Amino acid sequence: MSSGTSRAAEPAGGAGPRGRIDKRQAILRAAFTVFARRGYEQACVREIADEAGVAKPTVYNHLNDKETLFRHTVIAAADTVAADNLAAVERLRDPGGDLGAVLTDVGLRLLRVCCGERATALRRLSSAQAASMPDLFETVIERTGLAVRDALADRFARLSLAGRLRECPPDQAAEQFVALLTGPAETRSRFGTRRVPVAEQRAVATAAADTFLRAYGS
Amino acid sequence: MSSGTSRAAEPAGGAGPRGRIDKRQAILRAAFTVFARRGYEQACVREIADEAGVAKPTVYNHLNDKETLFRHTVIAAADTVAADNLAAVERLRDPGGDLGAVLTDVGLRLLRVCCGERATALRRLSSAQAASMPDLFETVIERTGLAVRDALADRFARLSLAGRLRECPPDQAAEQFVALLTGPAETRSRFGTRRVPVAEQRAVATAAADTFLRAYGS
Amino acid sequence: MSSGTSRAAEPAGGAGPRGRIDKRQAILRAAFTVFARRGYEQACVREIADEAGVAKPTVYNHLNDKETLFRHTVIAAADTVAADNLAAVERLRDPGGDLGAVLTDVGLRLLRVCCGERATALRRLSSAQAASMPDLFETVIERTGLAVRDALADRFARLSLAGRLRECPPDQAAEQFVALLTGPAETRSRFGTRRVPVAEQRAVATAAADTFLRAYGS
Amino acid sequence: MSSGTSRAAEPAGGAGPRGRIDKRQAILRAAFTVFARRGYEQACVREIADEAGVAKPTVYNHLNDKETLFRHTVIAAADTVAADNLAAVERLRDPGGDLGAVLTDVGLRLLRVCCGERATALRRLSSAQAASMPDLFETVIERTGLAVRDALADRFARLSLAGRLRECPPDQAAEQFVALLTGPAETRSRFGTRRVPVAEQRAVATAAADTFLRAYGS
DNA sequence: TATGAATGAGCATTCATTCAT
DNA sequence: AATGAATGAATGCTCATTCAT
Repeated sequence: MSSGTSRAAEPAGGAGPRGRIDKRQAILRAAFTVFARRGYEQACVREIADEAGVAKPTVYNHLNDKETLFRHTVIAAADTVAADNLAAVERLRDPGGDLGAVLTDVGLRLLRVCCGERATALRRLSSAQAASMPDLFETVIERTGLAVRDALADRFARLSLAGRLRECPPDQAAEQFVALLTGPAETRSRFGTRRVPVAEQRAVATAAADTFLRAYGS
Repeated sequence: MSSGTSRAAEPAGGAGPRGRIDKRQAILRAAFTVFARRGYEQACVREIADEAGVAKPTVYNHLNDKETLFRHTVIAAADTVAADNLAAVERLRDPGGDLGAVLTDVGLRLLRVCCGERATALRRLSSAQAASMPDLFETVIERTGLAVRDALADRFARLSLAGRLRECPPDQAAEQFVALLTGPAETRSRFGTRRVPVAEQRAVATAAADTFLRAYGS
Repeated sequence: MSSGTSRAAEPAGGAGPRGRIDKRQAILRAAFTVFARRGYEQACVREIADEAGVAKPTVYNHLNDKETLFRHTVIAAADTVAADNLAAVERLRDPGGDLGAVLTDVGLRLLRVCCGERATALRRLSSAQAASMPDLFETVIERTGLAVRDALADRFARLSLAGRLRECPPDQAAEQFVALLTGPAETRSRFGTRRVPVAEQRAVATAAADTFLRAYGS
Repeated sequence: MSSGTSRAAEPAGGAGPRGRIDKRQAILRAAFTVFARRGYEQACVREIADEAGVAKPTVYNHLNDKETLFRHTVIAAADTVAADNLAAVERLRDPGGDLGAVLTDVGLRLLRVCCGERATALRRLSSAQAASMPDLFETVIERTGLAVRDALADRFARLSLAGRLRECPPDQAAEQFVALLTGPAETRSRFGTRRVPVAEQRAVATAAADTFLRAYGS
């Protein structure tokens, strides 16, 4: 990002392994950009190298294969998405008085993540390669989808115990809450093809929280 | 393969329009098989021609391009899926006494379609090419997802008027009913990667109908 | 060689599979030329295609691999060399009165073959790849070296029975006769690097026949 | 590997010229190993560096080029082989009573060298590059083949003078003696591909000496 | 001196597509 | 209408070699 200054400022000083790490990061960033733009098969290593500002063999020096490059890129994106999602769910740990408002808020945050470029590209890329790299796809689903669902289930179980939700199987409640958010969101974003206006995101989140509370409220 | 008469009448000479049509169908069937197996970019025309039992140029005679071939294949699959989905929704036109049972039944039928090979392959293929053929992707979504939602909304509007559902925006109700079905189904089927046992499909449909009725029942 | 005329003369007539066969032959001829010029690893398929006057993929259409191309080329050369060698040995079947003269003549013919471009290139190419394609190398040796030795042994056995040679193990005699020819020839031709003048070839053959008869004559 | 003292004296500090020489030797040894294993083109500098336990640029520091590296390696091997061969021939300087026995012994020693790993690898490597490095190939032949022949010729001339061999052109005698040894040996070792059992080596040497004495004995 | 990192050039191979039959 | 054969373009990957440290 600010490569010019920092590199010019320390041309020889500490830049030993730093240049290497910088380049690796640049490659991974560029790879995500290009993969998201073209898809796995259509993306060519040369375009990634160009985007990263390095020579093609440098890509191969850092990441042995096109496939390896893809896997690292996807896993990194999945971890970021997962962290964002879990952070959103955390807000349910201390819900305060207005449960509907908190659910709406959490839903909106989850939507922002799921409708974001990273998450949509991640979904498209990994599912497109589900046949050729099934383990990678599985990993992505686990670290993003299932992790959120489980975290939500934990919160819902506590809320159930606290009498804020009716007695219910928390896994199912979580699964359905997520579905009420992502289902409409995917439809409206055309699976990430269109940008969903914030107002619509809010409407989806509100409707999801409303329906959820009608069905699961105490 | 075809009605014996027509082929017996013209064994080799002009081959008639029937042989041509047969071949075209064979090519399209083979194309779907191969595309589903390998994905768009990775599928090669030669493999499709082999699967169809014809020579490569014959494919080009019938469908000008690899892209054209893909589009026809995808549209055909989308139409089939859409018809299946709409047939399922039709059962709501005359719901009878037990609304929950009918909703569960409809849900189960929709799930069967959405978890089927055709629909999952269709989703994966079209979304993977969303970047390069956005219009195709849009068409698929419209003819499958949106069409079902609209048909459902029609039914829900009538049920609302009939007092079987509470007053509600029918589009939202339909959107959420679909979401309660497909969301969990996608998670469990790993986006079409795993086969979902019938018992699980039934559980998802039951839970969806239950939650839906709790939220929208009159 | 005379491609222009022959092809121009029959542009569409019988040239059905003929064009294909012509092209395959052209490719194999070109391959031998280029492999002989550059060696296996250094020869690139594009150069071969250029030399053959076809496009690179055409080479791959006819011979799947660079390795396959090499194998076919080498085997073809080996068969030609073998045939030439055996034809030379045949002259010993009816030796006539002057055995020394016939032996010298046979030796000279064998030398001409072994010092020829084809045989030297064959030896260099196959032995250079002995590590990566041991079976090919073995085949070449069998079809060229061993076959000649065995054919010679047959002749020597008969000559022994006829009292023209002393009693001796014919395999050893044949092995040594060949050695007396090829050993000096290889040294003088610098293993095919230099052209050996005919006079020198004659000297080698004469000396070989002389020494052989001194040792094995009756 | 080296005289322990010098290394103990300068363990890591200045490394002295001795460490440098050691490294150069290690590189040359590794180069021969790898070249023998893979051939010139297929051997990559990185594999050589790994085998030598040094970094790639170190190889370039010591020997400028891949070609230079190859040349040094080959020349070194040629010198070793030549020395071994000449040592074998030396035994003819004072033949003693049984000339056949000495000739057999010398032949066996020569065979051991020629069938050894070093000599076979040397022949294969240098002849494979005869086209791209003709001078190197020439040098190898001179230092190995021709040198032996000349040394042998010297001995045979003396033996001729001493009446132990008939009057004869000593160059031709030497050439043929070598041929009677290496020709069969190359056939049986499949040009260095197979290991020739000692018994066979002995048989070849005996037969060579026998034939030679029949032809050239006084 | 020795090395981690980077690069320009090159190659085998595949594929969609088009001719000529 | 159907096909065997041919091709131009593109891609993943490797390697010898050079900087900068």
